[in-house]
Amino acid sequence: MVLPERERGVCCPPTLKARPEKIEQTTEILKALADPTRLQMALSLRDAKEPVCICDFTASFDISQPTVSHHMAKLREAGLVDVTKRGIWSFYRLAPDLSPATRRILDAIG
Amino acid sequence: MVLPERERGVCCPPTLKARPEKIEQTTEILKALADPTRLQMALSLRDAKEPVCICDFTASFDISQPTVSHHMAKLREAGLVDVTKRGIWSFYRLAPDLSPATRRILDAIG
DNA sequence: CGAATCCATTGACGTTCGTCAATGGGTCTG
DNA sequence: CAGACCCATTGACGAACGTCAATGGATTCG
Repeated sequence: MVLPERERGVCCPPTLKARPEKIEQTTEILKALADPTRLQMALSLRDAKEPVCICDFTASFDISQPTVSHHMAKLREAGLVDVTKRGIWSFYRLAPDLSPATRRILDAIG
Repeated sequence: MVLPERERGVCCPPTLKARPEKIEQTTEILKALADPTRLQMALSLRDAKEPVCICDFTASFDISQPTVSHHMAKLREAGLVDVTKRGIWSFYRLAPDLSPATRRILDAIG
């Protein structure tokens, strides 16, 4: 490892490559995924062949039904997921129009 | 989109593919990256040829020096980053022993 | 219609987070 | 040694988060 030479009182200019707007967008995606329950939900939907009913998640996880609903809402607000209702059921799937950047992150996990 | 048939009062079994332990680890990485400042820091270090001095980040971001230090400590606690001190300076780099899974996530961003 | 099922929303509570000002330890220079 | 510089830690504060109980809307079955 080669450490750069430094001079006291002189710090290097910013050189931030990524646009702030892009950083903010990516952060939103990461925040949505940075919870064990939501991460498992997102990965389940990523790998599912068909849309998945909320009731199955409610049965799978050890948390209350409102909390499951709350987490799924967060994934929806982040644009990761969308809903289709049929009768009394709500079916979720990965959003079909995910940006390539978001898709790349999802595919990099697990 | 094909919605599955359902029967009232019957929910499907868990079928959670990922090990809970793995989910927890991944969540820690995502939490560490799920902040604009830390994400920018991590990406800067990922793309840097040499270790980067903290003072450069302090000069780049619009936050106080203790806050910069605090964020870098979070990246360190997550195992994403390590420090080398020389004189009055602290140089950070991406941890050289990052797991392939973590590396894949980092490379998928930006 | 009445009961049961599914699910989202609301309100509340404790915890974690991001931020700063203040402080102190280390290191170098004059 | 005295002062300047770099940086981590501490303590404090408001904001956001994860969780649940309670509620209510919507739909279906008997």
